[in-house]
This record gives sequence, C-alpha cells and structure tokens, in this order.
Amino acid sequence: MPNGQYTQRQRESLKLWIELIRYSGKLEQIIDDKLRQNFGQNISRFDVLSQLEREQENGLSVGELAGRLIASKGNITGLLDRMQKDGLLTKVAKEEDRRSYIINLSDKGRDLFNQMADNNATWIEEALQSIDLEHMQDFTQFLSKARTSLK
Amino acid sequence: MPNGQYTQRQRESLKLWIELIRYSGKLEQIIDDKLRQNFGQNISRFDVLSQLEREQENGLSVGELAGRLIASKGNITGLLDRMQKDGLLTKVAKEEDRRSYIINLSDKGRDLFNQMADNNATWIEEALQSIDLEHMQDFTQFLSKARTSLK
DNA sequence: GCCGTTTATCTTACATGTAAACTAATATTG
DNA sequence: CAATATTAGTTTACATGTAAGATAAACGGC
Repeated sequence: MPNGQYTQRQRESLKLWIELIRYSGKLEQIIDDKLRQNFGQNISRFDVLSQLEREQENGLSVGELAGRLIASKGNITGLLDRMQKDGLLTKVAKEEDRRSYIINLSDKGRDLFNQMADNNATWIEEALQSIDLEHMQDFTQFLSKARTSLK
Repeated sequence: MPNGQYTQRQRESLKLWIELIRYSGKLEQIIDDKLRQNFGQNISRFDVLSQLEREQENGLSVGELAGRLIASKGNITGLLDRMQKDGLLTKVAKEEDRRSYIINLSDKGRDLFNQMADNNATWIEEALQSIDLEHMQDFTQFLSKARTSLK
C-alpha cells in the first residue's frame, strides 16, 4: 500500500473513525466538565459509583470492579484510595480470600451518585436533543452490534 | 425528577450515550494498543503528527496546534517537549512574535507519520469490516451533523 | 510613548492512564 | 506435602490530562 493511496473503503472507514472519535469525545468532554463543575467528580469516578450502585449491598472486588469500568482499567488502586479518602466508598478485606477486598458504596457515595445520575440524565438528554427518538434507537442498536463484532 | 424515574427520551438518551462511549472507547483502545506496540507512540502523538503533516512546510504555532487536536488540549508543552526530544519535530522561535513558536515535523517525524498512517488505515478498515459501505457513509454524515449541533 | 489589557506559552500541582515488576495468598501438579 | 504456577492487588516510574496562576510580549487607547 503506497503512501497516501487508499481504497474507497479505507477512506470511508477513516472518515467514520474520525467523526466517531470527535463526536463521542466532545460528548464526553461536555459531561465531564459538568460533573467537575457541579460535583467535583469526573467520569471515571461516576463510572465507579455507577457500577457499585448496581450491586446494592454486595459490593465488588477490585478486580471485578476494574473489569466493569468503561474507561480506566489501569491504576485503579489510587483512584479507589482517593475516593475512599473522600468518604465515597468502603474497602473491607475478604474473609475467604485474604488477597482480595470488597469495595462498597458509603451512604455519602450513594447519595452523591443519585444526585449525579439525575443531573447526568438531564444533561445527556439536552446534548442529544437534535436526534429524534427513532434514530436514537436505531443508532443504539447499530452501535451495540458493531461493538460486539469488534474483537 | 425523582430518583430513578426517567422519561422514555431520557432512558433512550442514556442508552445511546453509553453505547457511544463504549464503542468509540473500544475502537480507540484497539488503535492505541496497535500504535504503542508497533511504533511506541500513542493516539495523542499520532494526532499531533497528523495535524503537522497537513501543514507541510508551514508548521503551526503551539496554540494553533492545540486548537486542532482532537484529544489533548491541556498540557501540550510537555507532550511537544517529549516529541522534540525523540526527534519527531522542531520548535523554532517566531521572528514577528517573540512569544510564539513554530512547530514543524522533522524528516524522522514525517517518515514515522507516513508509516503510522498506512498501518492505521489498515487497522481501522479491519475494525469496521462488519459495517457495509452505505451504512458507514450514513453514519458518518449523521455524526457530523449531530456534532455540529452540540455545544 | 505610557499604561492597562490581552495573548501565547510556560510552570506548577495534582489526578489519572499505562506498563512492568513485585508481594502475598491461593490453586495445581506431582 | 513440596514445588510450581496462577491470581489479586499494590507499587513504581513515567506519560498524559486538568486547572490555575505566572511570565513575557504584543496590542490599544490615551
């Protein structure tokens, strides 16, 4: 493949790729800014709270939590430390497996998440207001399929 | 809006938002991994090289460059420093405005970009192979419009 | 030309992402 | 049971992202 000589399919793939990154990056930026300004939290933290909230009282081990996060899989130790220091979650050693810990929402964390989630739903609805409901559903389904066939 | 009680439109917006972030995040991750493994570079650096390559010999000031980057707008100083240290670009003080600098690709940077771009086109075509050409074009156009109506 | 404002970039401090090496506990194999 | 491999999580070092303030040069009104 000589430099700069691409097939039509490659050109269209590149265009789509760039638009996808641009659009979703801009959306993410908008939400991240709102979360920072209004709650002093960012998307990673919202993601953590969200995953823990789904588990109710059961909590998650560090590894399980990392596996469910959309964004950061990397150095989750520091993130959880900072969130624990902020009183958003609890971390208790597991009885059966002394290598492992159970992470749970604190009451403060749960309250904060509920507030954030409500606001978030409003912001996202606003950001997507130019898209009609039918397109939105098609689009969601399309993305879901495309993602499954990824790796 | 009571906790957990969302309108249909809000629910669909949230679903679309989550699928978008997941899909584009996964795509970005795939490409980032390939760039790291094959070239020791990441997407931010590829983005910088790409913007500079478009300008041919003219180069860009730090501010212009920052404005065109898809991703990082933040601490671009350090990124450019590291890339300069790797010999990928040059940084020359501007004659007319001594506050400003002109960033340009070095030969090494241009060569590297050309290699990366070719590989990138192949990888992205592969990642998007499950989508037929027509859908791809629709989707690109749709995203472009949706993005323009954002902020 | 002088002075306040704006602009371009840098610096600093810190949060987060990435990768690899490390530690301790558990599981597996013989 | 002992040797080895695997797993969970941490630690370290470094690259990158974010925000705020600092610095120096250029601009604009007077």
